[in-house]
Amino acid sequence: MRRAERLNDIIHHLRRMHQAVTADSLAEVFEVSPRTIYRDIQNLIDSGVPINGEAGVGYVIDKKYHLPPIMFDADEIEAIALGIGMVGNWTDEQFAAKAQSAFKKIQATLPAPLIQELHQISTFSAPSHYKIPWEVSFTHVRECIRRKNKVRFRYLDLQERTSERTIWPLSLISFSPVWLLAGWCELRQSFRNFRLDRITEFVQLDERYPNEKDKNLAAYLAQIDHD
Amino acid sequence: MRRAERLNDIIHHLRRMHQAVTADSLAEVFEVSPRTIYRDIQNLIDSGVPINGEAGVGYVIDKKYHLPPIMFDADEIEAIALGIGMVGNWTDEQFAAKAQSAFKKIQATLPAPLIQELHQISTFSAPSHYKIPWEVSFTHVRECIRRKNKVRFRYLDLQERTSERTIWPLSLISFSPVWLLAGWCELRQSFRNFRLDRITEFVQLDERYPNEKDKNLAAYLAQIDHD
DNA sequence: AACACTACTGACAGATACTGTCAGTAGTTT
DNA sequence: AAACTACTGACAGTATCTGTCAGTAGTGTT
Repeated sequence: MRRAERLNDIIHHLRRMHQAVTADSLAEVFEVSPRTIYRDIQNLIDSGVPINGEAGVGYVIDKKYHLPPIMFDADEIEAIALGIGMVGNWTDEQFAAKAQSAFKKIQATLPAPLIQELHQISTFSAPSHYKIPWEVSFTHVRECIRRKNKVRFRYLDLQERTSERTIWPLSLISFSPVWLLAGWCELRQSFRNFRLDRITEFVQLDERYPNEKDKNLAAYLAQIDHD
Repeated sequence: MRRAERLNDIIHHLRRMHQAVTADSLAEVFEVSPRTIYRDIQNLIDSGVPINGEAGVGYVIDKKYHLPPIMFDADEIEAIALGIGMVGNWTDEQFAAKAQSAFKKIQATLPAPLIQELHQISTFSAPSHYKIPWEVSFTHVRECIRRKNKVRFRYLDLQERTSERTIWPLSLISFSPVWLLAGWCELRQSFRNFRLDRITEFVQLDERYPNEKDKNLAAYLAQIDHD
């Protein structure tokens, strides 16, 4: 029991403090070695606790990072649950897990009277037979977008011609039953969409792409809006 | 880390169940032996969590007890947003509005840095051309389910034969690109699914249907699970 | 620029907390 | 009365936790 309790107490301890707290002082308080504190902090961070460590200073926890109870009505809960279910059925395992953990947090914030609404839910999403499987890792593509890495892949277009593309990946768009990867195409010098299920040999390049005003996500979305 | 997480999860698990939960079922969920569950529960009680165990029944937690979960991370927000978008594209205007208002409530709880992340979101749902339009009011059907009103409608089956059905509506299931209305069919005396886009002359009857153990949503879901 | 302080990591070995199994008691529901 | 279920104790194996040590790197102070 020592461990589990200590992790909790560390959070509370940090929250009480207004100034940074060093690992050494935590070690003294909890009567363990600093090494153990470092491990504890790492574990807390891994499970999402917003603790910030700075060498020469100590640890600070961000106090706004707790979800307050949220009042939803029955329909809103149902809408969220349905959305989570759809994400689960239409993305990959890792993203589905993220959706699930988000939903768990929402459930945990529900005030007591709303909990029973969870059992009244009658709108679901089923895995569809029409879902077209893809080969690329959905999560990997998302990471490239987030990190602004250029990517290269082989693409089989609707005329069954293959080509090699280097893209600045901007967005993933669910266009049921397929996913589109939208990006700036270096070859064509314009925005292009690629069906995820027609992409092979996807490679993340080391090079990052710059944020150019007419080649970023905002510009892409503006163009779609225009059409 | 397994322990600390499990203790937390047990609390959440108990909280979202309205009936008592046995140690054996918890053991199955968390993939540990019942003995471990007994120890876990004891520890939780020792640290002040209001869990009540009754022999022959199981565990119940006081729903008023709740520990605030930590804030969403960027991926979780993205997953929720995507889900909300999908609901918007695949249901009707009124339900889409509910999804939006739910999302607004969530947004209102986000601290500043996470609101930044909202603008970084790169995963979207677009309205699909493959969506098959239906004639019935999605929201109306949901209301009938919620209120347990029997409903009557004309159905055009896949062999293009029409029939008049009286149904105890139980659930709406997104089976992209169509929606299925699942219910207990009085005519066939069994569960049946009906494609929303093949239903016409939908009428809500005044009569409510009773909650019979082998004809309710739980029974229907159990049957699906079984197949 | 040097120094003190601090976060952070890896390796390793010893300690200990956790876990499953088994056997048994007692309370609750059907 | 039978079937469940909570709960406890003992024990042995093991997974996890912990401290020590040695080292790197970032931050603030002098």
